[in-house]
Amino acid sequence: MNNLEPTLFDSYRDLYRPYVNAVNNRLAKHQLYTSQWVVLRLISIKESCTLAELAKETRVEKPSVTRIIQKLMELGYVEIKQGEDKREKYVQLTERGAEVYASLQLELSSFFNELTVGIDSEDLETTRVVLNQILQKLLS
Amino acid sequence: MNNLEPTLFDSYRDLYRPYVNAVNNRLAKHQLYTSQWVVLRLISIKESCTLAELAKETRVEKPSVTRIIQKLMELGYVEIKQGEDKREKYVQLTERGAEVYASLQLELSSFFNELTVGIDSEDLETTRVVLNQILQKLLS
DNA sequence: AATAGATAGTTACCCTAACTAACTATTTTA
DNA sequence: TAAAATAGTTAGTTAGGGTAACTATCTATT
Repeated sequence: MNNLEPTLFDSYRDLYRPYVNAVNNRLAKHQLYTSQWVVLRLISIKESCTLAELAKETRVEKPSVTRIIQKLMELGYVEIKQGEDKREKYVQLTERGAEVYASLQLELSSFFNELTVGIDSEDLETTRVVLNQILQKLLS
Repeated sequence: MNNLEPTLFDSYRDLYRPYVNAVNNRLAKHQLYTSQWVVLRLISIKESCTLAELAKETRVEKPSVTRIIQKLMELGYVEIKQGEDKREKYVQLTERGAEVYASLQLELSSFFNELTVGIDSEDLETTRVVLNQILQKLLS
């Protein structure tokens, strides 16, 4: 057999599907998927922002953002306000959206804690930093 | 604004698309995608194995493996031998497949080195271990 | 002030990467 | 030997994302 030991990047990729599926299971009670969750989270953090900003920050193309926002509006979790610049649409959470966000935020935090229980917190921080460094390199 | 700092899991997910796209770009010259690459790599490591083994080790359902193997056969990178148990099919690399694998393996290694240049190698190892620990927790 | 170019968002259509359900062909087991 | 299990396939579905081409509006240049 060749060169067996999995590298950092093998481990990285191995984790992806199980991780996303586990998160999706938890989001399902509010009819959400991770892609929508990421956007909902960003809207909550920024309080109000345009679709173009969402596209830029999530690094997802505008048509994908449009679709996600349409879904979040259908679910009643976000609402849209016309910008002063009439091309722009500002998105913000509805009351219901804020509730759902808060509830899922709690649940996911506790899930993430479970997943990392017993792991040295310095090591977790190192991991976070390393993943960010790789992302920065990739984007540069 | 709320609770801004991205967590380990935010960083983990942020990296995924840019990473997969970058890898896919490099695989494209041999008409491959990461999902197929993962399977090609496993076949190379195991030298010969059944579709069921591939499904189990990649944690992908059998129909997905069937499709990937069909594609790899079309490309002439793998071939199939009937098992003694007539239900089984053993997959192995063709000569061409072995060449392509070796060439891409080199190129990807060097790409991964670029992505991690300047990062402490202990920190890289810590990251690898932490990602594995999280995966194990997720699967348990 | 008019027009050419840039920007915000949408629509239509495409692709990868997976999934489940239901099937056939074999092999194992009770 | 009949029932259950296993290997693989086919058909159909979904999430998640992309590109091309469009409309509407705004900005900048002549």
